[in-house]
Amino acid sequence: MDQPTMEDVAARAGVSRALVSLVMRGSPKVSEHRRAAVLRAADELGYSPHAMARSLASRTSHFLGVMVSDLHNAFWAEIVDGLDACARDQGFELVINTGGRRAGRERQALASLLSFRPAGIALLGPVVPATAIAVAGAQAPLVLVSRSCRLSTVDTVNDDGQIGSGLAVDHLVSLGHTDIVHIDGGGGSQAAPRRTGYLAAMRRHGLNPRVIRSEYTDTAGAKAIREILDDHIPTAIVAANDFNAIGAISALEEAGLRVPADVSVVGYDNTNLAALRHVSLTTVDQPRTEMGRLAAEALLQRVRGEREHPVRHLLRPSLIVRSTTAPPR
Amino acid sequence: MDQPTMEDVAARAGVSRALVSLVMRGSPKVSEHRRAAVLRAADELGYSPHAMARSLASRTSHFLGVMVSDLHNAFWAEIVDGLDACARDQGFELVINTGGRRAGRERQALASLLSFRPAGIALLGPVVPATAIAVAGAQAPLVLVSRSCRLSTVDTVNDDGQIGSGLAVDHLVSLGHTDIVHIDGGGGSQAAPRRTGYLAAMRRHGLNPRVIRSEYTDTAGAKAIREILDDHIPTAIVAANDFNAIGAISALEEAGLRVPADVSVVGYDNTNLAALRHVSLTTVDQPRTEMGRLAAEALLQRVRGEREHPVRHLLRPSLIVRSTTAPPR
DNA sequence: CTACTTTGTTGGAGCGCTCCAATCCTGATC
DNA sequence: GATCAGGATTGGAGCGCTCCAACAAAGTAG
Repeated sequence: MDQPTMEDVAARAGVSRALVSLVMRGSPKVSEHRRAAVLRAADELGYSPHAMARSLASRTSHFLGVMVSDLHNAFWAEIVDGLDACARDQGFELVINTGGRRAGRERQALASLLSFRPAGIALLGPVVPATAIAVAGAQAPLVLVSRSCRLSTVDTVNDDGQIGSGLAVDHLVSLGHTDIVHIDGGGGSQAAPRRTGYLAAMRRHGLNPRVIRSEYTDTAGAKAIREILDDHIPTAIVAANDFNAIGAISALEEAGLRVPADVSVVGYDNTNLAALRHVSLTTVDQPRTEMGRLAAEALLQRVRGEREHPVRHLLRPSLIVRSTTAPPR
Repeated sequence: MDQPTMEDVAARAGVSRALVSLVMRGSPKVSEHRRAAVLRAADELGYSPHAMARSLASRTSHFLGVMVSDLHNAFWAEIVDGLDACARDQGFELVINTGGRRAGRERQALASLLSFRPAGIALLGPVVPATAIAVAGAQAPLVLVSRSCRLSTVDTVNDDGQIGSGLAVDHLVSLGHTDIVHIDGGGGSQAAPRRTGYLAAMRRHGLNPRVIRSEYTDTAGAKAIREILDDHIPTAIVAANDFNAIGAISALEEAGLRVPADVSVVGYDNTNLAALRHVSLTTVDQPRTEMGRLAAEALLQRVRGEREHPVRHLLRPSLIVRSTTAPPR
């Protein structure tokens, strides 16, 4: 299992170790003749460069650390796609980690990521306290996705949840709805702006808002519906996210109500779930790939020393109309 | 951004660099007095050990490389959970990577993982050719999850797809079904054993098998149903996986058929999708966490040099009965 | 023919750590 | 008071690489 080193390649190619290093880094100042010899020797030996030794010696690394709060939620996968595309374009790799949405574990994951001395770090929807973020931000360029933060060393990328909820309400109003309830995400990340966006839009339209406290899960969505069922049934619902919306839909159907004939439902996030034909949920889409790309770009700008001041991206979400919304009866 | 090193900690604590190293590695032969001094100094400086330098010097690493074929599929998340739990128990971290289900990218991802010289490598549902696996397997202990391979240097962890499909058929037969069709996963990984399992079970029950060629997506599932719709409608369907099953269900409903009243449907994989109350799909569950755990264990056994011969885990899946199966009319 | 570039190549120092052999204590024993 | 054992501590070498100053070789110009 012992891998060949540069020394081995150099010996085989009959050159110095330094020359092999130049070839491996694609330096232009190596004669074609030698380059070919080195490459051949490397190939014959099955040599692959030792990333650790390289970054130790160069005191730089060519990878970005990414902590994904929850691997179970495919929402992050597209953010990672964007990060990956942008990083790859600029010669960087991604090293991923997960914290399982628990502060303690996230702390460890973050420390572990830092111990590799990545060029930069992206935290996707972290739940660790701000102090931990500040500490990490002092060690490497750091970008936060789906979480805000006012530290001057930290960049952020978020969608504008206020606008998103506003789009949902506007859509429902334009269909003729006036009795629109919001099932919210409680203390979940980004739940607050989505709630304020709903409230603002309702006010703007001169309508009476009503918020049901809930969570980002399908069971919570179902529970919220069951709570209001024997009270008063609205004609439309703006859910906290897609999971919540699906839970709400099934509770409505169990109560004998049809979606969208009796009640319209709008989700949030446009997860792959929402796109399933069986679900076909009208929902608010965040430009996730773009968000990932911007996050990587922010990191790399700092890595290159091009920017000192923090950047705060607030992206405009869009509404994806599918089959769970219709005019009220 | 320049991090303090062991030298800095040593200077501050008034000891040698070697002693700091001992403390950091938790050596028992350090006096309590010095240990406390070192720890305090490290804390005051915000010192965190440099994983790269450590593994370069020790010629060992304390992390496992994991390549996830597809981050969009939450199926892998639970495998990662199992890997993580087992690795963590034994003092190892996980470093994750993704290949986006494309052979070329997976190759790069694999090379990148190897360049970090992890203690071992786990490939989750890889699509790279066997030769690439063989090459990687020569460089580090390697385990394959959801993919078989007969290389003697490589361990594998799979669920027994034959048994899984058998469970699905048995369940349907016990409900009274005799007209059971299999929509298969085409060339997808593990599609073959699921198909043979279906065929064997049908034969065992003296029933006429019928297989519709399809894929692991919901659109493919819907398409498969539309193909057989104007021909002959079975009373039950064993789908290739959950996505396929959901596509099938929506196509059936669009055609005015009710699930499970008119047609029963069984999925495969028990993804979080299947558990959604709105879907509530009867499906075959793979013990994913356990699979991840076994994969990590296999790797660590090789790391510790406890085993030379390959191990082939074939786990027994189980049936999760939900609301998409019922007796035929 | 010498001086000066330019291009290609090399040895050596050093990145932050581990590991080993050597050294230094301290206290117990004779 | 000298000897010794044992644990605690240390300097140095070295992991595989990069980077730099130095150098050799081959032009180019004066």
